[in-house]
Amino acid sequence: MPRKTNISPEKGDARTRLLDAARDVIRRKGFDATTVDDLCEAAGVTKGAYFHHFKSKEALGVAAAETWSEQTGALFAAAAYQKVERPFDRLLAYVDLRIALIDGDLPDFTCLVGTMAQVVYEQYPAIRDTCGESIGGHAKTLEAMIAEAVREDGSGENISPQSLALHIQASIQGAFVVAKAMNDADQARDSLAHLRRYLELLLKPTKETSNV
Amino acid sequence: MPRKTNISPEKGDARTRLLDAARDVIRRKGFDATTVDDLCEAAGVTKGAYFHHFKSKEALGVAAAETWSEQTGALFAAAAYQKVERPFDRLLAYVDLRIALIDGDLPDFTCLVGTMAQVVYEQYPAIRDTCGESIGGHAKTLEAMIAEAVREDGSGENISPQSLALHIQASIQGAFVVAKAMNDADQARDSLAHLRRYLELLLKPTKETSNV
DNA sequence: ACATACATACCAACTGTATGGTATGTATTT
DNA sequence: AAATACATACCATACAGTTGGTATGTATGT
Repeated sequence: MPRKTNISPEKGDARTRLLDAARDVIRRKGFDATTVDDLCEAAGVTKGAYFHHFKSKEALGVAAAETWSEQTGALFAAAAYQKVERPFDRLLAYVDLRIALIDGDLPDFTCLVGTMAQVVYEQYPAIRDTCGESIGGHAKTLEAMIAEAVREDGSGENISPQSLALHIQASIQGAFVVAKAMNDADQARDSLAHLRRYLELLLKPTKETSNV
Repeated sequence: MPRKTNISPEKGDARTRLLDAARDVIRRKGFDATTVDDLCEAAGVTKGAYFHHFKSKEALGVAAAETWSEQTGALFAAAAYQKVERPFDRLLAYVDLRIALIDGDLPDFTCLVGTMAQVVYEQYPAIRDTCGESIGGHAKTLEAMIAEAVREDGSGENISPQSLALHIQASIQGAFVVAKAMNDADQARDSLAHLRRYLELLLKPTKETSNV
């Protein structure tokens, strides 16, 4: 059925279900091993519905990465760490959230766009770029917080907030890769604990109160 | 072994050439998107030769990961950083080597087993395990060095050498993922600079001379 | 010394199936 | 009427793997 009170750009039901299926199946099998039929079956729709909503497999990959950005973006925007007042503590709370999110089956908490980025790199530049924007965009939400934490910090180290934000993302992605290779989620938690310590060592305010 | 009198150059070892091709092509396209025909073409052999040496595509994946371990193992075993006497400096020299190895085209310096681990996780457990052993085995070569560096360090922090060694590997893998997503090798170098700083902050010896 | 037997390394052509994608239809909403 | 949202049936191709072969080397018995 077409949209009832359709004002929003949100299309019908099949599209959403296909994107949900894409998020889940691609994280398990990877983009290349995930077939259109896999997605249709997981979403409970026919191929006709699939190609009505996505003109190709690549288009679905792009849409899945975009949806991932929106969903994770909403999750982090609404998360409790955002309300921690001190920037340094807020940053640590962010890492703590990332650690807490490591729960359950590996493919259920790993990053869709990180998983895709590796293999679409040369084959599907459009998907790769969307993955890059997803990671880069998320990193950007940390930059202001990092900049404040750097300013608050006693040491005069000149740390690039952008660089550190991306390093945090890289550490998280790497933790997922190693966890998958070792088939052990604890490995990811362990690795992020090191990331947390790095931030502490790097940015822990020397003076207790340091408001400019 | 027949084929002693090699008329055409490079002929005579289809297996080696297929494994070389696997290393190169899989890093570009990923394991799933790499077809047996791709490998045969890249190696300049026929499918008959392929299936003479590898009973399946999965078997080649395992062999490729094993060969990767051997080749990279030899590279690091022979590298100059091994001769740096002080453990802490040796560890930093290792990271510097990893940074120096980031050169040229992205798929040419990224890690075969890291790339494969993501997608073979559920589909080809044999390949995944070999990838895990490759990363774990390489990490293990750092453990003694880290343990010494920790002992040499002034602070009494109880750092697990195994945990730190794996975090180093995770950071490197993550740097590759983000570099691929952003299509920018500098991103990887930048991220490893943070890893280097973490090791400095964590392990820099407080006393100048500390030979037990 | 040489024939028989077998093993290795490779090749060209083929097969059944899975794949991404298309063509065409119908019901529902606007 | 026109657009949307699906569904059914189908297609050309690409895929991993198979078949059956050749050429060459080696081990052994006589």
